[in-house]
Amino acid sequence: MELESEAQRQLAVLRRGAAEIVAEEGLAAKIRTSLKTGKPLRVKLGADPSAPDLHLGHAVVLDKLRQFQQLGHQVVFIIGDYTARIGDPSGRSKTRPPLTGEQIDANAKTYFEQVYRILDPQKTEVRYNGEWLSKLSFEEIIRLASRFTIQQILERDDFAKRYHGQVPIFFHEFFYPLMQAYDSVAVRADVELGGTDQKFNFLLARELQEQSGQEAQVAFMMPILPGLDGVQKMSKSLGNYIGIAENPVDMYGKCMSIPDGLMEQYFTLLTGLPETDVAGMVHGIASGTVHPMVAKKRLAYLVTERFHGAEQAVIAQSNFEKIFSGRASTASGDIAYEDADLPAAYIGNTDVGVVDLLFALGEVPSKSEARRLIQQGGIEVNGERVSDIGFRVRLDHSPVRMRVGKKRFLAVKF
RNA sequence: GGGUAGGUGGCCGAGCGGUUAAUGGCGGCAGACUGUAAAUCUGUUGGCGAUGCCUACGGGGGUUCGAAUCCCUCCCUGCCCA
Repeated sequence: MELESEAQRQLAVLRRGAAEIVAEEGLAAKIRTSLKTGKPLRVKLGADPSAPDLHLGHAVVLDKLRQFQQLGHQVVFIIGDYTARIGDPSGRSKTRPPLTGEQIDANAKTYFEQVYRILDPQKTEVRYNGEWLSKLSFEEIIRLASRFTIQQILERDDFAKRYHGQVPIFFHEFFYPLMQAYDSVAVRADVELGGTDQKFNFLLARELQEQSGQEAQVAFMMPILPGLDGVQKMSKSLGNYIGIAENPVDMYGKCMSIPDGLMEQYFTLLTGLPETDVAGMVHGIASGTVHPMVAKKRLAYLVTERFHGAEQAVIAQSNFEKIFSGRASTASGDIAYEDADLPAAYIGNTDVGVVDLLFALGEVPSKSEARRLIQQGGIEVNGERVSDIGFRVRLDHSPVRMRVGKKRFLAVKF
């Protein structure tokens, strides 16, 4: 019947790229019910409001949410203002001070500016989990905790590792999964979406929901996108990320710097390229008929195009080619520079020390770092490599073009 | 409550009274090579008004010409016992 074929269609769309779905049968059943009743599924995503910069790792999950929306379902976006006080256990375990209302609002604003580049605001319900978590009494919290055993909680990979590695696990960390599970109950989630690292939390929510008389949510896990280093997951704190709000030139460049081994994953998770094409490309690289760089350029182009449009992507690509394939230096004016203003303190001077300038521009964290960079040949001014830490940049012609390290190009204007 | 082992730079981990801003590894950064990949090699990796000065080895105090290293005290963690 046609309801069944629609259900199968939805499942097929959703399965693409997914790492694991628990339980897939449950998802199928929920979709059928939804189709029958006309009630959209409630698809939950939890977000930490303390780090408002979204990157491609987030995009992987958001894309999947977007697909749910396109299939007519409802996204429930939870801002973890309350859980943020604990922080998802990751070994570092300090309770964080609660964010103020203004901080949360400010973060949420920048957050959603980015989220809505991917999600449809019309089909997104936004909730703060402080709404219900802050109202729980001590007694209710104890009841909640009494539903699970320490052994169950210790099953969580991260806890198990730390326990056996004799690394401290603080008691309050146990509450994080509990709180997250409670969120699912509070919003009556049908599906919860996230990375595979969320599996434990998702499964706990399933139990709690059933104990609370609800149908268990489907735990929908997407693969964790590795960062630029190719080893650790993409994250802001590790500095190995590509921000979705990043400018096209950097976005393109960063894509070019990923290890070759990551290309397949990036293609499947970040571009809409059909899986057969991706497979063909991988095969081509392995057999030597496709140069990895060519494939990577295509990846960089597609990612950049997706967030900035074709025009910008073309510019970013040709800029890249000029700089790196064409070995451009700061002598040339037709490549993309990042605009910077001459720091006010030097306006009107005839010259300024490179070290001071680099520091004042915020390009280096300290002047010592600037000196090191110069001594190692990492600084170029107007096409000339600077070798003397006492070098003075003449301010006779705006802009002064500088290269800091291999990748940063600046046009300092005055 | 008792016993015991610990807390060192982004991480791991040496040092256990004096060239120790602190061996080494990882990570980071820069250069060479190159495809802004990988591998490899080299250099570098607290700060500053810089042949010197300041800050640093959980916090505070003390001994000493001199302490990360000794003493006191406080805080924190692992493990064993209760």
